[in-house]
Amino acid sequence: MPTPALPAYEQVKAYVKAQINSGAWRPGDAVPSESALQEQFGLSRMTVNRAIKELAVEGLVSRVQGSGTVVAQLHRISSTLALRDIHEEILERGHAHTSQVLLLETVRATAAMARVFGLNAGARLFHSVLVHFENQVPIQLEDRHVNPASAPDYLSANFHLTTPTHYLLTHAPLTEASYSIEATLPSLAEAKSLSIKRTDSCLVLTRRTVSGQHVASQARLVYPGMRYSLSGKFQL
Amino acid sequence: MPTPALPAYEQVKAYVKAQINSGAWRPGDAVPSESALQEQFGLSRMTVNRAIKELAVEGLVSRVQGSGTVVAQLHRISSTLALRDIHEEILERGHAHTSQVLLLETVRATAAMARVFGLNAGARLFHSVLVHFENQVPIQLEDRHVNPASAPDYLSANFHLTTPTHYLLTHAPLTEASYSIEATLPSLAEAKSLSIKRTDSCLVLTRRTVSGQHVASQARLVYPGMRYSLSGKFQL
DNA sequence: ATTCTATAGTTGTATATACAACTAATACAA
DNA sequence: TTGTATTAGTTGTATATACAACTATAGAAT
Repeated sequence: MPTPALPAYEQVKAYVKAQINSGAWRPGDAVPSESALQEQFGLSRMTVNRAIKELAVEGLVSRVQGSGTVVAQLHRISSTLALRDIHEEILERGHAHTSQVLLLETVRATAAMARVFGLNAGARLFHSVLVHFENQVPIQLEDRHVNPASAPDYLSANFHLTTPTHYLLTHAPLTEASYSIEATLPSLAEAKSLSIKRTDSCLVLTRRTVSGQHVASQARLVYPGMRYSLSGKFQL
Repeated sequence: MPTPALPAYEQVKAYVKAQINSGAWRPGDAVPSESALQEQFGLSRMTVNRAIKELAVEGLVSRVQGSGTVVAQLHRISSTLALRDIHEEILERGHAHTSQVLLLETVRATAAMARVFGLNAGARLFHSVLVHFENQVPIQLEDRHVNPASAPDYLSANFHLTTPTHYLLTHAPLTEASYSIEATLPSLAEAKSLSIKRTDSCLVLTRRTVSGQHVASQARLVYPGMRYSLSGKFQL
């Protein structure tokens, strides 16, 4: 059985992609108008519109109402970087995930931490520190502060059965998240928990999540550099 | 003048987002069918379809033909990480960009490098090493190998006027790119070029680009950890 | 020269309709 | 109990049409 024919709008997308891909249409060049493509392919305008609109969403072309469509400047290639629950990520690799709770406590916010959460210095915060293992090898240190307003029962969660990430996602609906990635050497305690040397570089991913009006949580995730890498892909 | 009314499809999107945002609809819950929303809002099905389809593209809901639409599991939220030309990135921060060419030569591919490019060991490759400065501070070491088949005139480019990234984007239309990010300590030569200590961790971004059938280029981009971080944001 | 105005061309939104493709449940038959 | 059609309900694709919103240009008026 042959491959079923592509939907018409996919054929239009493929055509435009091929032109860009081959270099025939260069960044900045005009893409034929919807009515031109409509004639060329013998389709309705709505179908052509769908095709080009999707290409615009994908970032391959850029459109201006009233003016037209041009091939996008591709020098700001963006790729999606998935930030996932460590538990699922490890399971998907077919490995075993376990974790160890090092700390689970209530603390008073430092001035810096209070600023992050939009609270007063000295406000109560929950604090947890866990180490996550992939096949018995420590792969992530998770140092997290949680806003009690967003997850009042955080301290009584059973982190042998669930991860803090998962607990928060199910108990505090997510509205916004931001992260930054940098490279540093671990602190003495971090190196010890991850069973690495203090001179082994680590990827540090700092993630902040917002739920409703509150900053719900800030996590500092430390990965041993030699055991972990983030990767992604962009495809035209 | 009041804010102009949102398009109808945006109102539907906002409604669904609000339900998810407030926690009223939890991950896995069913989203009303298109015909139900059509009645509820008094719109045509195509308009409702557009709204929900866009939410699916954004990853907030997931749809199965014949079955229905459910609120997506949000623990695999992915954020876009933009990998941009260092030149533009620095200019956008309002700073001055300069660069220094350390090497620009033809080399014979090692076995590992040949595998990357899908060539035979010993094949000719172009090799360039540059240091990029932001306001006279070294911020990126760029060690790049280029496939002569994709950019035969690479060696005669003037990298005082353009960056290798920009040169390749304009001379070898891009079809695919992949990258990985890790943390390591710099080599002696890298530390020297970046004016950092060998014990200062670095973010290493390895990026490979494909143009047409060929692997066009592989770049190893080394950033001093204390001077650079990648960041991104996700918003519901 | 400058400014205004009309216009053709483009993309954006919305509707009504139709059929295709798929899923899950139901009813029925073996 | 098991397997097989049928069917209602859902999303996917495609069309024809209409008007709104916006842009750039050409021409007219000043």
